[in-house]
Amino acid sequence: MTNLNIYKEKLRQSGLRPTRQRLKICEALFSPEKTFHFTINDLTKIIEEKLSEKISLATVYNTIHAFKKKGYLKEILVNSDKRYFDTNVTEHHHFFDEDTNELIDCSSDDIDSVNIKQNITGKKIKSVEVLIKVATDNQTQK
Amino acid sequence: MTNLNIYKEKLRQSGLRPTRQRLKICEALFSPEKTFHFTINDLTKIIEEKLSEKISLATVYNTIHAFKKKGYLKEILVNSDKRYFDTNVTEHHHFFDEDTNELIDCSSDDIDSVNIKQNITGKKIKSVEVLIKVATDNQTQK
DNA sequence: GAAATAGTTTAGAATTATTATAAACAATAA
DNA sequence: TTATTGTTTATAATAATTCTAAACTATTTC
Repeated sequence: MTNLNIYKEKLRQSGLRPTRQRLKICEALFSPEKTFHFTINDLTKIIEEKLSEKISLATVYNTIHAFKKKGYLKEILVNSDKRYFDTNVTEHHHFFDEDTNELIDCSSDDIDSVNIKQNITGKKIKSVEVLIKVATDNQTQK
Repeated sequence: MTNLNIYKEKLRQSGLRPTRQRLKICEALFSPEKTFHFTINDLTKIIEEKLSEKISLATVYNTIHAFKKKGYLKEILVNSDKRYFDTNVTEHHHFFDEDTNELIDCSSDDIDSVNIKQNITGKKIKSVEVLIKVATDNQTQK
C-alpha cells in the first residue's frame, strides 16, 4: 500500500500517468525483494494469476516499452527465441545456461572490469555488456 | 571457380549435400575478402541482385541455420528488431552504433581479455561475448 | 466540482518474421 | 540406372509484436 504512492510518484516524475494497469505492473515488477528476469508472457501470467488482474496484452507491451525507455527496465539479449527483460537496471552482466535456458545475473564483482582500448571515433560508450554462455561439458555450443 | 570445390568439400565434410543453392549461399558469404554482418533479408537481396539467383526464402533460412549449427556462421544479438549473422566466426566482440544501427567488429586486440572470477557450478563456459553500445554524445541510450 | 483536454486502455485486426508441410526434385549410394 | 535419402519450393501456419480507432480515465481549466 505504501509502495503504491512511490510508484505513482515514479510514474508522474517521468511523465506517465499512474493508471491502475501501470500500478499493477509496477507492483509485479518492483515489489519483489529480488530483481528478476522475465518475458512479456511471464509477466502477463504473473499479473493474471498472482495479482488477479486482466490487463490487455497491448497495454503490457506499451508499458514495458515505456518503462524500458525511462530506464526502469533493461532488455537482455541472449538468444533469438525469447526477449528477456530485467528489473535489475544496475551495471551488470549475465550467464546464460544453455541447458536450461536460464538467465543468471553476473555481478560486476564476479568479473574484472572490461577494458576497451579502442573506441569508434566520435562516439561515446553507452554500455558494455558481457554475456557468458555456459553448459554442461558434453553440450554442444549454440 | 576454384572456390567452388572448396565449398563443396566444406559442405560434404559436415554432412550437407553441396546443392546449387547452398553453393550460391557459400559464394555470397565466404568469397568476399572481408567478413561481414548481415540479416536474412540482406542475404536474400545480395543473392538475388548480385548473384542473379532466386532462392526460396525457406531455403535461405534452412541453410543459414545449418551453417550456424556447423559453426560457419555466428549469430550476433544487438537489438530485438533485427537478427544479425556474422561470417567472422573467430572469438571477437562488437560495437553497436545506436545512431546508425551499425554493427562493427571489435577485435580481441581492442579489448583486454575478460576475466570471469566466478562461474556457475558444474557448468563450462562456452563463450564470452562483449557488446559495446556507442552513440554520439547527445544521443539517448536505448 | 463539471466540462474540456490530453493521455491511456482495449479488443481485435494487421503486420512481420519465422517455421511447418508435403509434393517435386536432386544428389548419392547400391 | 534405380533406389534411397536429403533438399528445395511455394504456400500455409504460427507466433510475436504493432496498429487502430473507439471507449475510457486522469488531469487541467474554468
